[in-house]
Amino acid sequence: MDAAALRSALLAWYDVQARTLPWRVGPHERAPGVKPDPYRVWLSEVMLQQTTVPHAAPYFLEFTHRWPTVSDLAAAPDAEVMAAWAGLGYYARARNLLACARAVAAEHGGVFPDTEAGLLALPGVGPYTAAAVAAIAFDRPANVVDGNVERVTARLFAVEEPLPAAKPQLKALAGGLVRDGRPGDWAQALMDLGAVICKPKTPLCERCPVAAHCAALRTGAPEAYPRRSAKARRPHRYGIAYVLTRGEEVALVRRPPEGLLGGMLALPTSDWREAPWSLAEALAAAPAPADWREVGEVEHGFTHFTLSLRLLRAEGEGELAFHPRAALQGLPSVFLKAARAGLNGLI
DNA sequence: GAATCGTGGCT
DNA sequence: TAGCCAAGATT
Repeated sequence: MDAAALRSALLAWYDVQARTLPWRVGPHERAPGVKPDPYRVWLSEVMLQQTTVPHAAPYFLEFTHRWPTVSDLAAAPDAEVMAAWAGLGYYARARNLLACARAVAAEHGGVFPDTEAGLLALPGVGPYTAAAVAAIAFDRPANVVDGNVERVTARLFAVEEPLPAAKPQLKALAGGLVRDGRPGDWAQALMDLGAVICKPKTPLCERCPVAAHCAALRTGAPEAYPRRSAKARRPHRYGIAYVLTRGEEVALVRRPPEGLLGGMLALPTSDWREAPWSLAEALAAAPAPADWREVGEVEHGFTHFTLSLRLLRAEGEGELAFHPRAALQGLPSVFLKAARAGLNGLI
């Protein structure tokens, strides 16, 4: 492995092919020494955890418009931030985002730590995000390893060990390519390469700037890397969601602060269990006595199970908090989907 | 190490 | 259609 030639080829490609993204310094402002705002780097990295660029981008624009600095975000009410995050998923990120912003504001004078170790101590900032912010915002030669870097590295070195067991080996191999020069560009070049060229299913090796250095390409089946262990099948669960309206308003509940969809505004629901619910059971579990009618069902896939949610609707009162329909925009997608279906009276 | 934790686009 | 997958962190 000629690390110097590989680095030179990839950085040259990045200089020309870098994607223009909302959290990056614009192409006309790019120059040695010009670094992006750490707040924007951190915010983008948290939003991008397990999330695609097209999905995260509009949220980034909305957040930076509403809360231009980390201190602005730290001062925002929980409910506003959680509602603004709705639809982005992995809601622990939003809770940790606020905790982190408040820690930076209260304990660091509104200034992000400029070392990997300092960043790693913040809520919601793990090994990847600490390394990414240190490299991109603070020019630290950190080893930034995400799913892209794992895939690119597994292919460059034709690593036979399957994921996730291969993670330490891949991280060590990736670390062997990090240098003091242009650490932020290096990290982003690897990730851009993974996203645009070295794609999971169909790598575009004929357009790859480092094909000459790729051991997986020489095997004839680069798409077979990284190897992966077989995954467990997702179980199915069943639940009831209750759409209780009072005129133009809808009853909503705040979910407990931990666990699935924690801290988010939601429709009242039954438990989600492995056996389907009978109508009698569904009525017995209702959050308020009312003339409940079954009006539909929605399917929703979570990371580790799929959910069938039967929809019961009624008009009436109850010891519940009623919200205008506009508040539905602040619900997680599963409940927005269920509420729309229930209110439209599908079936 | 293994589980938990969302969503939407792609194949 | 039904998985597969994405700039992971936390417990």
